[in-house]
Amino acid sequence: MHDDYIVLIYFYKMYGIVDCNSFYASCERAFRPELKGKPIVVLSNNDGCVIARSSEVKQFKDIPMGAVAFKYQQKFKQHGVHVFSSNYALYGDMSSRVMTIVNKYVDELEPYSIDEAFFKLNNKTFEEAELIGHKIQQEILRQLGLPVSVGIAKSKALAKIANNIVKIYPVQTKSVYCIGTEEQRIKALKWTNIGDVWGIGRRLGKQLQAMGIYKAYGYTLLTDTLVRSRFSVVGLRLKHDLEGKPTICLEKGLDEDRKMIAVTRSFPNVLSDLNEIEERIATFANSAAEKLRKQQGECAAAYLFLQSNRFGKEYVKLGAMVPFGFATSSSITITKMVLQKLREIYRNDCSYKKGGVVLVSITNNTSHQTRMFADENPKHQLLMHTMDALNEKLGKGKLKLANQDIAKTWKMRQEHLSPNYTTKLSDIITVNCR
DNA sequence: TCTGGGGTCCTAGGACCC
DNA sequence: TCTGGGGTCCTAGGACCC
Repeated sequence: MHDDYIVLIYFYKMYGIVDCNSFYASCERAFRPELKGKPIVVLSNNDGCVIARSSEVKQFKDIPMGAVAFKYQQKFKQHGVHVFSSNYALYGDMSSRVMTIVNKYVDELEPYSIDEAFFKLNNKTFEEAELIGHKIQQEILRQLGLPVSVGIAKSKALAKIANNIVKIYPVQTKSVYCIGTEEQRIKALKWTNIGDVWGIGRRLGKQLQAMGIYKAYGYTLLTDTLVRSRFSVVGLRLKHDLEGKPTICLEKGLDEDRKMIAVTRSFPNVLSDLNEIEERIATFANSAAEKLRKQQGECAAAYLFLQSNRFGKEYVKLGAMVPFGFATSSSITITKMVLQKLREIYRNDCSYKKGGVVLVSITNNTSHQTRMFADENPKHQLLMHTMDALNEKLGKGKLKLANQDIAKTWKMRQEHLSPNYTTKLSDIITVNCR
């Protein structure tokens, strides 16, 4: 007999996720170093409710996510919380910088939301993967000042769980955790509450608990047939993913063309005057059409809606589909059709708190169908092109349609807005090196 | 005075067709 | 009692995500 050893090294395709901790709050802090260790919240549009909390705020336990700002003024004061209005120009720019860094280290990237991205690593050992995770984490912290958590495993759903483990044990994991072995997988699944599994929301969580399943592990013990029949193919894919058989694939992510484009807003005050509402809806329609043209799209219909205050006595919801009869991307056509429908459904016996325009039936304009009866002036395309180019050059909203808010009377409530440190020349920070 | 916004996918069921 | 069968396309609504 020879004394030969066979050394087995496993190379896997691995999935990971990078998730920025308290992203909006961290972006604000990145440019205000004196806020290190201080509690921060970021508010939604119109300074309505809390949509991001720094870890310090989470520890207070008495300012929940979604807390209505005006009801929590006292609590903010009591804890010395620093309050910010949301600054999407800043967060969007920081997000793309994060994506750029992650992309340097991985084989495939799927930006999943503004503050997180899935990635794939081909033919790596778990040790190598973990090392890459640390490099990503360290570079983002050093270059952007943003703390992130990295989870790595054999599937997306498991990577999400690894990420949750980092969130709970940031120090022990040094911000990166890898579910590598089968023992680690089972331990992690037994630790994870069923409702915390990616893809199991409130409804399904309740159903599963009623079946006596409280942990992710219990879900993986159900039979495929049962899962398929009760939770559809979506539930089945999730089960396989949790078993370590990667089933939920990486997608192209945010770069992909939207299948639906929505622009909806709550109004700072209720509106009941048709003229005012027309102006709002026209602005929404125009901005949706702008997004549509950005992705070289056309749409054949829109959905229009108006809602009264949903916390009021009588909650009124009006809505209607607006079929165009052909595909278009012209702001003029879309706005005209939507406003026409608005006048049909508008009721003057109530006041509205929120409205929106959703573009649907979106196709790519390369496959444009020539139509028998042209309902649109062919000059629109050229005009839109020019309008977009000018707005790009001069700044957003410089050129508007005549039915939009020319006098700029309408304004979002943003009492705690931070400067656009990274996207506006006049807001760039000056550093005194003396 | 005040309560966010924007997406995806799947299924069931109806309309319609041969 | 019972009414053909099989297919496609579309839409509304429900579930989920951040």
